[in-house]
Amino acid sequence: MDKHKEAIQARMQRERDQRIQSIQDAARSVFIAEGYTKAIMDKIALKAGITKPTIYQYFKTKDDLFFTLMLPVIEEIRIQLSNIETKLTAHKYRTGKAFIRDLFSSALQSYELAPETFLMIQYFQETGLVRRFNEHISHELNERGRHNFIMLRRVLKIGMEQGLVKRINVYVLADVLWGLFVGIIHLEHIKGQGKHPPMHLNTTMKVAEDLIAGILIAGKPAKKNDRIDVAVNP
Amino acid sequence: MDKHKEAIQARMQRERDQRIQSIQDAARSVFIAEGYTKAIMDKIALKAGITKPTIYQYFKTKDDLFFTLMLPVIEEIRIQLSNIETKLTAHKYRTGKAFIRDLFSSALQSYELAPETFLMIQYFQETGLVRRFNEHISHELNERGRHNFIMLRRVLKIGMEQGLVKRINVYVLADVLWGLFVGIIHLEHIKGQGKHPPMHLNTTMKVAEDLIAGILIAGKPAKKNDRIDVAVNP
DNA sequence: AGGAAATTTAACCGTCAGTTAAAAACATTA
DNA sequence: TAATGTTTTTAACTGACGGTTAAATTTCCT
Repeated sequence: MDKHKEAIQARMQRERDQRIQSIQDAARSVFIAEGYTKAIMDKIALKAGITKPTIYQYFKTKDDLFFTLMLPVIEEIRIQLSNIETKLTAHKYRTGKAFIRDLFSSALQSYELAPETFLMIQYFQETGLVRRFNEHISHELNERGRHNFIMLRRVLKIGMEQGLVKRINVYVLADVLWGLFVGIIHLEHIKGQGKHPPMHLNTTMKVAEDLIAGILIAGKPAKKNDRIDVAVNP
Repeated sequence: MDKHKEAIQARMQRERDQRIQSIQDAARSVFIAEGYTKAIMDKIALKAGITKPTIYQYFKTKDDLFFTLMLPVIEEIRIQLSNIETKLTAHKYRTGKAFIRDLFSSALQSYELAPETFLMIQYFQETGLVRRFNEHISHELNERGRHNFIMLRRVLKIGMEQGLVKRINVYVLADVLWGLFVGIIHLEHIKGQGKHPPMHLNTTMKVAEDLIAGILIAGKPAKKNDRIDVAVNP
């Protein structure tokens, strides 16, 4: 009669997952509506149709609950980059333009998976000007962020080796690209006053993409920064 | 005997200003050291050598105190842009490169005036994911931010009209430039783990500057985005 | 029906922003 | 120097909120 027990266990697990899911859904909507500090745990519980102590049965702290909302976004970035890397190693890109377009569109896709959460990650990765997460959570965040960064650099390096884009110091280029991308998203988000999607995000991002493409593809003579594999950034 | 009274009034005003200054100094250091939420008003008071109620005699709320720390930074940005505009109208720029270099260096200077505060502004201008300021404060922030943006666009437009840089939609270009700048600063700040200045900020920013210069100056044929005066962004 | 698990209820603790009222310190004027 | 007015301190309080606890209640399984 193991079958029976297993079935019950499975159902219980399903229910637990559902509850976690409903708490996260409620939390996300309250965080977005109220901001982190004004997102009151009792309100999240109310919205999830349960009581506060129940939340604390599934999540250790408010920070912890918040953290679980950020993970899927970081994971999405990883997946998107991984897809590009796969295409690269299969020599699917015939032009640098296509390569760069994929970089930008994959970044946009990560953002669109959960726009507000995407933005939150940027804040909360910061040195702690706003809040300090507990050690474990900020470590986890940093690790995953670092991992994605390494991946982006690897992808850029392969693109260079395949002659898709010009050879530039990958460490710096990765920073510039990511900075440009996140910076524009933030800006359009502010100016869009919370509307989704921000009105001019795509237009602006397209221009940025063209700029980067223009620089990375046009055959301007190599300059002093056009080195690769120089360990400048950590 | 008005003189006497006036002198006394002046001294009292000086003392009041000094006290405000010392509160702000204490607040800044505690905000930077602890983060906004963990910056406790009693601690700020202690550091300023006074007691909490005294702070509340000079500042209405914690938000208000924080807000006064951001103002000088926003003002610095305005001044820097205003300087560039002056140089432009006096036809002091002979090359686009010099113009762009000034844009970047003035932005960097605004950052360096008070790095942490500069970063805070970006967070707190956001839609309120982290905190919601009261109506008055967020309105004030938005107004001043908008004003600086208009100024940046005007500066860019003049630069285009003088043939220093290529003609591109100024609304979009301003977004890209500012996004790029702030994005890189944030990124290097995160990676620099709070060290000042962030190790690679200047290197990365120099590359960004070269990228932008390359695109805005090199004589690539005009493309569909190369319009000016098209009211795309607010 | 009996029993184990999770949930609710309802209260509580600690911390912190912000307030209050009275005492103390200080400066001003006469 | 005494009286007066202003500012600061003291010390306690309020109210909101994160987080906890323990007992009562529900739910679901056997």
